[in-house]
Amino acid sequence: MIEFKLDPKSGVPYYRQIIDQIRYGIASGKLDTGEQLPTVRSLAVDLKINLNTVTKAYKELEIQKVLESQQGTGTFIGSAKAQIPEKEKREKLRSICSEFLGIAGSYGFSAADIVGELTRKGR
Amino acid sequence: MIEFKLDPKSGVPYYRQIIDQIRYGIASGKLDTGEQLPTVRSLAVDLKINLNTVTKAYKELEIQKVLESQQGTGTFIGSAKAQIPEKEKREKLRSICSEFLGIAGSYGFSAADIVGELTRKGR
DNA sequence: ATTAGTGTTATGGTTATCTAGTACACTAAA
DNA sequence: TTTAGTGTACTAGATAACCATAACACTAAT
Repeated sequence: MIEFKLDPKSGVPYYRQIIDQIRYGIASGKLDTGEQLPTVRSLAVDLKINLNTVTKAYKELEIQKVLESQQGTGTFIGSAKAQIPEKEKREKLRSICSEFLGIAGSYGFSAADIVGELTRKGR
Repeated sequence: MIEFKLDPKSGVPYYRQIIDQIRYGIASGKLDTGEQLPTVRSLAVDLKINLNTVTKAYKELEIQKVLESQQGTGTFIGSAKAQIPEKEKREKLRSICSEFLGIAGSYGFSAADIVGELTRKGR
């Protein structure tokens, strides 16, 4: 089961973050065709956001054939494999890193500090 | 001189993207203390956005002592660096790295991906 | 048939973002 | 002094995002 995380400080709308994470989850193999997603209600409670926000995310992905919703049953990963272009992935990574480095920088940390901390964890 | 780029599809507010890029520029050493930034008007024209949006970004950074604005002259990189006790700093670094890894991970990015991006030269 | 759990739809309201437009205040150079 | 260029301040409006709340429609198990 995929684990969702929202970052309220990022400026990215919640429904967009949910969409992103599902798409990336499929692309990275963490989510597989036919797998059931959390129900709109449970995810809303989990993330402490409104039901409509989750619904909006799911609905948009259903329009894009990424998800398949069955009223009364649940929402599932569709058969259309979401292929995220390498370019888009790199932009996303860059955007996330840019935001992160900005935050870290405001605390006086350099890129080297962060790399040091991250590689320490990798050991 | 720093080169700004806005991504309208990212969902991140323009003023936030500008803030991020300035912070990023400082943290990565691309921007140095005392350096003049583009004028609010020229940057607005450059990025094809409204004057107020640029102003909002600059103003917020000025409040945080990252920038210094002089009416009639221009806006410059400030000298103030965040002063935080060493112990608190280390804990902070660990905590923000951990939080960031979680978010990046939910997008399918690994610590190695991030390190790769952060250690990239140029750009 | 009933019930619990699911997705769907709708109304109304608040806040944030961005825009357009206008005007004012200050600085440096001609 | 005048002018061009700078930051600053304000009003007003459009749109998007989010929330609270409520209701409706369908499915599967009992």
